Amino acid sequence: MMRTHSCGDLRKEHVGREVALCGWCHVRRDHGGLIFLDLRDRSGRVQVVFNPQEEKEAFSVAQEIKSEYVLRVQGIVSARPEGTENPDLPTGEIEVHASRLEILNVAKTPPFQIGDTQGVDDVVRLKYRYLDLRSERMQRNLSVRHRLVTAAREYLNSQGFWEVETPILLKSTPEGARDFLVPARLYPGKFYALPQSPQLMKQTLMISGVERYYQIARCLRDEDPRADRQVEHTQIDIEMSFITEEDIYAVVEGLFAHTFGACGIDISTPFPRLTYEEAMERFGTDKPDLRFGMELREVSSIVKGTEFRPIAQTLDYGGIVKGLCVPQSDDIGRKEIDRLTAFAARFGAGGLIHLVVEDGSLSGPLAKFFTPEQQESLKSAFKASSGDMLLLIAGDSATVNESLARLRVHLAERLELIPAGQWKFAWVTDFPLFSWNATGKCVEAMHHPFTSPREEDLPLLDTDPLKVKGRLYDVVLNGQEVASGSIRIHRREIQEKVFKMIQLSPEEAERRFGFLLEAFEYGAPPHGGIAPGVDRLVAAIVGEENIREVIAFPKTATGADPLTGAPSEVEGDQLAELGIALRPSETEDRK
RNA sequence: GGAGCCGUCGUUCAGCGGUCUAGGACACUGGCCUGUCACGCCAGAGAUCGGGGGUUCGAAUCCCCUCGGCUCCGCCA
Repeated sequence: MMRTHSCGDLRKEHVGREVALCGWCHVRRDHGGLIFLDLRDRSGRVQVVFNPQEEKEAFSVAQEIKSEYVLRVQGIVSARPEGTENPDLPTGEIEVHASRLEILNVAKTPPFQIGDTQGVDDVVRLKYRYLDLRSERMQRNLSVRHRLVTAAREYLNSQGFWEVETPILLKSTPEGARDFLVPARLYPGKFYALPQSPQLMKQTLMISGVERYYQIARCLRDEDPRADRQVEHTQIDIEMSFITEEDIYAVVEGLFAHTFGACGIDISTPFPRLTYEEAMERFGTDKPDLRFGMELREVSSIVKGTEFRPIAQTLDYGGIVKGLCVPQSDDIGRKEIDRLTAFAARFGAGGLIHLVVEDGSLSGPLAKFFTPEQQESLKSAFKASSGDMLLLIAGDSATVNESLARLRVHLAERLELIPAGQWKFAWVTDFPLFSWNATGKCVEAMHHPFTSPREEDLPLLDTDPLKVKGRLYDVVLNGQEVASGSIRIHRREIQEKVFKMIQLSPEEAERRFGFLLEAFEYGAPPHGGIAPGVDRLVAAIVGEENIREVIAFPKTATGADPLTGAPSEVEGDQLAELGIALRPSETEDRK
C-alpha cells in the first residue's frame, strides 16, 4: 500500500498511529541537526520531522529533498511539543516523526512557488498550469466546481431529467456568434461547426419525447474573450416539455439552492422578479446588482425648463435626464469628478452634472441653472440628504442608462458599498423579443430566434414588432447574468414568421433550420429551457474575478493556450487531405 | 478591428538619457544551525533590460515598428 492516510486529514486522534503518506515537498526547513518538511497532497499539508537520533537513514535522505520532490513518508503521528503547535494549519497540533523516506520522483526547481502566484504573469502560470493547479487556491476552485456540477446532476436526476449528449460536430448556422469550423475530410470543401450551444439539438430532443433533458455542455464561440467570457465555456443546459415559465423558475431555483448548498452557501428562494423594463428603469441594465442601492431616477420632467443648454437640447430632441444619488460623497473631489466624467464618457455620456446636496439647497457649478423648486424636487426625487451628491446624465435613453449603470457599479466598488458574502439572485423577465440590429435597418432577435413571443403580442408582430415581448427570462446574480433561457416556439408558422421578421429569407431559413421546421410539423410539444453558466457561477462562489481561475486549462485573452501551444500550424499533408490550401498572404503573415 | 496599461536575473519589483561594471526581495548554490513552520545567519552564482530599427558622443531609459500579455470598446443569436 502506497499510503494509509492523506496529509491534510491527520489530527490529534491519530497520535500514536503508524502512517504512510505520499505527496510533494511543499517546503523544507533544515536546522542542521533537525529537518522539518511540509508534505502536501490534495487534502492539505502536514509537518514531517526528521531527527538523526531517531532515524539516521531517513534524516540523510531528507537532506537531499528539494521543493516539489515527490515523496513517500512512513512514520508515527505525534503530538507536537508544548508551545510548537501551529494554529494556522489544520494539522498544526500534530507532526509525523519519519522512520522512512522514499523519493518517488525528483523535480526541477519550479518557475514560481506553488501557491504564491500573486503577480506572476498569466502566461507563465498557464505554461506551467500543472504547477499552478497544485496550489491550495486552484485546488479549491477545481473542487468547488466539481461539487457544483455533481450537485447539479444530483438535483436534475432527482427531478426526472435525463442527461443526453449532443454532437460536438454540427452544421454551421451562422446566426449570432462566429462559428468555429472543422473541415470535413470526407466532403472536401464542406465544414462542420462546433456548437455555440446545444440549442437546436435540445429542442429536437423535446420533439423526440425526452421531456426533461440536461447536459453539462461545452459551448464554443469564436469571439474575443473577456474576463467573464472564454471561447469555450460550460453550461448546465436544460430543456423541458409541457411547461410554462413557472415550471422553469421552480426547477432553476431548486437547482441553485441545491448546488449552492453543496458548496456551503445558503440562498433564499424564490428569487425576486424584475421585468426588463423595471430593471432598465431602476438600474439602467438588464443585469442589476441588487447588493446595494443607488438606484437611478429619471428626472426629465423635473429639470424641464432649465436654461442649461445641454439639458434643454436633450429634452427637445426627445432624450432623457436621469441620475443617481451618491451617499456621503465627501471624498469625491474635483479630480474624482473629472475621472467619473471620463469614465461615463467611455459609454457615450456627453457630460456628468454633479450637484452637492446641502441643507437648504444644491451647490455645484451648475446648480444655478435650477430653480429652488427644481432643486427641492430633485432632492426629494432621490430622497437625498445633506452631504449626498447627485450625478445626472442627459442624452438618449440607451446611452444614459448604459453610462449610469456602469457608473453605479463603479462608484459602489470605489466607495466599498458592496457587502461581502451576499448572494442577490433575481429573475429578469419580459424582455422585448426584438431589438434593432447594428445597421439600424431591421430588427434582430434579442435572445435567439427560437424564443416564443407572448401569445397576446402575436398581433403586434406585424404592426409594432419592437413592442412584442418574448417569453424570455434571465437569472442575474450580483450583477452578472448567470443563466438565460426562454419558452420556445413550437409551431412552424410562428417560427417562419419570426424568421421573416429578422430578414431571414424562407430559402435561407430552410437551408439552416429546415430540419427543425419540419420536425415542428410532427407534433412538437410546447417546450422551453434555460442554461446556467458553470464558469461564472463557480467564479462567483469562490470569489474569483476571472473565470480563467475556475477552468482547469483556459485560454489567454487572445484565445491561445501557452501550455500546449494551441493554436498551431498543421502539416501540409493534413491540409492536402482536407482539400485546403492556405492563401499565400496568410502563410506569410505567420512566418 | 480599436483603445489603455504592461514586458528588466528562475519569479517579482526598483531603475525612466551618462553615477548601471543594471539594484532589492523571494527562489537557487555552498556553509553554519535540534523546534521551525514564508525558519534564521554567512557567502555565492544568476539579467546585454521581449525582438528589430532609429535619435544621440552616450539608450533599460526617448521615438518608430513588431511580438507577447492584461483590461476595456466593438463583437458575444
